[in-house]
Amino acid sequence: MPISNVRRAGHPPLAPEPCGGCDVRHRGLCDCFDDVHLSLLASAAVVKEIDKGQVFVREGEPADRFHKIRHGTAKLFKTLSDGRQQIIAFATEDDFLGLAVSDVFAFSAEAIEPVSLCRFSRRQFRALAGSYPELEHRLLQTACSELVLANEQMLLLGRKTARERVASFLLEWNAHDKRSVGDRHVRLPMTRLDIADYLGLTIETVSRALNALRREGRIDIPSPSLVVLRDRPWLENAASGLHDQALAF
Amino acid sequence: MPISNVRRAGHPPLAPEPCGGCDVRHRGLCDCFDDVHLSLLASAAVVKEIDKGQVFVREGEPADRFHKIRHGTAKLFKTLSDGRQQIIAFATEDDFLGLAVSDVFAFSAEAIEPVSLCRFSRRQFRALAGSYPELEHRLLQTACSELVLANEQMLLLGRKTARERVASFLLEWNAHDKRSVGDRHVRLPMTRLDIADYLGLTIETVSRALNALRREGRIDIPSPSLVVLRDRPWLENAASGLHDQALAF
DNA sequence: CGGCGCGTTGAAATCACTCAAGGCACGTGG
DNA sequence: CCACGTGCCTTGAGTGATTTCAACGCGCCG
Repeated sequence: MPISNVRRAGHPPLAPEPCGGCDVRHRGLCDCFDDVHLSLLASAAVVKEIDKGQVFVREGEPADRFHKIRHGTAKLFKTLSDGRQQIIAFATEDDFLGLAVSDVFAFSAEAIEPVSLCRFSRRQFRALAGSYPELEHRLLQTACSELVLANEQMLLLGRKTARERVASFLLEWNAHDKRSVGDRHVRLPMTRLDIADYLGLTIETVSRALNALRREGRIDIPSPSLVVLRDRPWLENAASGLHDQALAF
Repeated sequence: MPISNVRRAGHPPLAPEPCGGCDVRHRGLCDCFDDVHLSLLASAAVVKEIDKGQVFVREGEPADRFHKIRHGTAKLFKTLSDGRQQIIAFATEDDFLGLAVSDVFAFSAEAIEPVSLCRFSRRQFRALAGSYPELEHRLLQTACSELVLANEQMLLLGRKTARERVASFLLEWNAHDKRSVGDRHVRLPMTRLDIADYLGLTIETVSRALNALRREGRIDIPSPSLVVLRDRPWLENAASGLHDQALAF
């Protein structure tokens, strides 16, 4: 029986495990804390439920807090003054937000499906980091993998064709999304517009590329929000630019 | 009189200051070490002189070392199998290389002008980090600012026009290059092809955009490798997408 | 002097974009 | 139950920003 049920059943221990009811207590960044240190953080942490469409971080705002996503999916994005939007990343279960931060947030964040997240005070987080080196070590690891992903995305945005971008996206999201890892299904909780804003394309181009891949038998699209990878090796080649791109839509 | 001169004059102290002859001993990441800790690193550090055009880091190679640039400029890039290239960043004086690393390098690095750099063993670096938390703190700060820059570059690559990209590049490089900060000059040690590979454009488009800005009086180009910012406010607006982009080349 | 690397410029081609229309699923209200 | 509106996706046709292809200029160097 999960701890959360124990607590909800009305038997709060005298010294409850901090975050005891949290499904992701031992996943992502939180796993690096022992109970004693986590309780220091937990006292300043708040669980928030974010509705779909709600913006919970705004680019340029003072960065006084960090977030860890418990459930759901959010998009992190930057905008130009005329409304052009670039999605930096999709954040999902277990992901930690708040590294691309100086004094202000470098991006905005919006829930694209209902999100449950844990909000930490940045001040207390920093204080804890001072006395608990393992935390900074984990943060550094996290930042480095984000950097590797960002570099890969720069290659995509600067040099790949529309079809290559879409193939790359399907594979990347399949590997990243906790609910589809290891299987041929790709859940797409984001709209075509979100995908376009992530890949530096337009909505029409994304749609055309997806349906071209479908017509060629590389993927199935049982519903707009679900893609099945039928020919992963081919897609992997396409994503790295190996295929003849002369095929028309 | 700088310490380096003292040592070169033939008076080595019995316990020499580690890295005593290094111009950038107190700049960038190295500044966070005291002499005692630095000497631990210095014993494993090697100064290397890299010729222009030489590739000193290869994407996919085991990442067993870090580098700090003492002088000169390098490009960090990724390539697709057919030769398409995306430059991730230009690294210059004081910059630290090696964060976008898991077990292997995420990018290649090539000197675009002669580079003098300091190479550390990654193993010893990690060991030192364990006993010296300040180091990881600084690394984390560095990684976070790289992440902010990477996000800005994704916006550029995904959503800006050619002219906006070139204006952004001139301002960014002017702010980054140690030899031109605070004045209107922008040294361009990289070729037009390098600029194109950084901005996700072709060499011709970069050339056309630069000369269009020149004809409109926003910049001067006294030589291909030197640009003077004549109208910085206008360029800043252009870089953030505020101007009418309908002007033809 | 001739070759080479690099940058510039012109003309034509193209990939992705824009504009426009239509389909489908879903929810709401008559 | 059906009509209708709305949001999202798809598809077609035409446009356009950037690329491609090609030529030329210039400085450098053997």
